[in-house]
Amino acid sequence: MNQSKRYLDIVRDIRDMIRQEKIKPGDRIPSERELAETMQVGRSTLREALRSLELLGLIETRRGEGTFLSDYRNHKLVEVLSTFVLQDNQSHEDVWQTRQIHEMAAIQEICQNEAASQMKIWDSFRLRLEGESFQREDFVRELMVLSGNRLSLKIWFLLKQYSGNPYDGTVSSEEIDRMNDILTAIERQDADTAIRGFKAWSEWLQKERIRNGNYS
Amino acid sequence: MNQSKRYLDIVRDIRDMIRQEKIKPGDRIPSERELAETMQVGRSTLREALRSLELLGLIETRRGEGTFLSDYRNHKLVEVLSTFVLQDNQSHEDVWQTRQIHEMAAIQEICQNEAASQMKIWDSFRLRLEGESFQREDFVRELMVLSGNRLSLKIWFLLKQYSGNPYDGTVSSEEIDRMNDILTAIERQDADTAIRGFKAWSEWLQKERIRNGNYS
DNA sequence: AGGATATGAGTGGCCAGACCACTTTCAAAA
DNA sequence: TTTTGAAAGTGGTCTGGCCACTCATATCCT
Repeated sequence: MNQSKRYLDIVRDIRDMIRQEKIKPGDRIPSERELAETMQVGRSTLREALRSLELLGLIETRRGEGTFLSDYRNHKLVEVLSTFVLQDNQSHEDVWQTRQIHEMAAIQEICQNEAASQMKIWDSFRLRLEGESFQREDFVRELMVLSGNRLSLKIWFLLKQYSGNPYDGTVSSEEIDRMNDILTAIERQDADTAIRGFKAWSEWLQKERIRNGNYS
Repeated sequence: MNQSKRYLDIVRDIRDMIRQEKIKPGDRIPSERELAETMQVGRSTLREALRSLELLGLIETRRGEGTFLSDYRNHKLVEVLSTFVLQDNQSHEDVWQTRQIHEMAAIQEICQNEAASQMKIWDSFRLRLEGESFQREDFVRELMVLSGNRLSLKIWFLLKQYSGNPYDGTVSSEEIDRMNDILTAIERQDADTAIRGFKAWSEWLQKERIRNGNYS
């Protein structure tokens, strides 16, 4: 039954302990030496379990202080994904396309969300849009955030970097018009128009980058 | 300067080594003692790195044999992260939603692809569908593959496990009808209908799972 | 008395060496 | 030729130690 992989049992034990002792994110968990003794296991074995959990972002260790439970929401799923999903020669096209998938899904989600249309964020959004040196990336990131899907946001952020930061730079006056149209459509919860407008802007931007020689 | 944890450097070094030495999944990597010596670190430290990689499913260790580059299956990542993280409803919802985003994007992509509608795959697809013990997962995976986006496919595969393998089990006759409708719509390149049908099936499936007590 | 300083306990980071359990290999024995 | 078994190699684990760092406390000096 329990053949090999002691450290996996420890991972489970630690999880159970966290549940039972009601340890919350930010709280300190017992020291390595203490845990090793209560779990009847060598310190090195225990450390293997702890380091694994640390790599996943589930715990945080500070030398001289101790080990702390980190916020679950900061788990490294996406980062881990990137290390071995994006590791091999991934076609640029796939990365680009996947990023767009998340962007359009975000717009779709915002439009379907009743609450979003009621919010007063859109006016302030437009104000910042008109302001000095508004970054292209801010526009898209804002949409991703508003979709409310944090996982999608994280994936998007990584893909954005992998596809050569396609939104570098500030918006031109022409783009402001495009963005305004997109925002208007979103306000009306007209997802189709909004997505169509977004896609058009995205393609326009891509051509612009190529013309300026900004290959990724 | 380099006060970053040693074991993290090792994780990176091993990853680089795998790339440079062109080690493929299934291949054996040097023994722990050997690696420890070439990297000038203690064996226990090296093991911390290896166990972390193992928990992620990147490598696989067999006692008495050695350590092997994994073929990406059976990551404990899913198991560990889900038990730790998914106590949070929002995270759970995000995973579920993000997976659906990729699924629907795949359908959309297939419909927009001219070549796909010309292919003769649909007939054979239907044949297998009618066959004995057709797995739900096969249906969705096939769609993901046909979309041609390998990155999206990989992400989907992980998210699927992460959301409790929602497509476990074989299809019922009712589901076959639903799937046929979806395929027909795709053949006609009618993305809206196909996606609507897919979403309906997905929701039906979810209710079915809850009724049977198959919580993830 | 009050602020700076030294000290010591506690912690994680790391290492060396030692067994054990297991799989493979290959030569010796049947 | 087949079987057996010993040796080498590997991962799994434990022990004990030392280092670097943090923090609270006690101590010292002004």
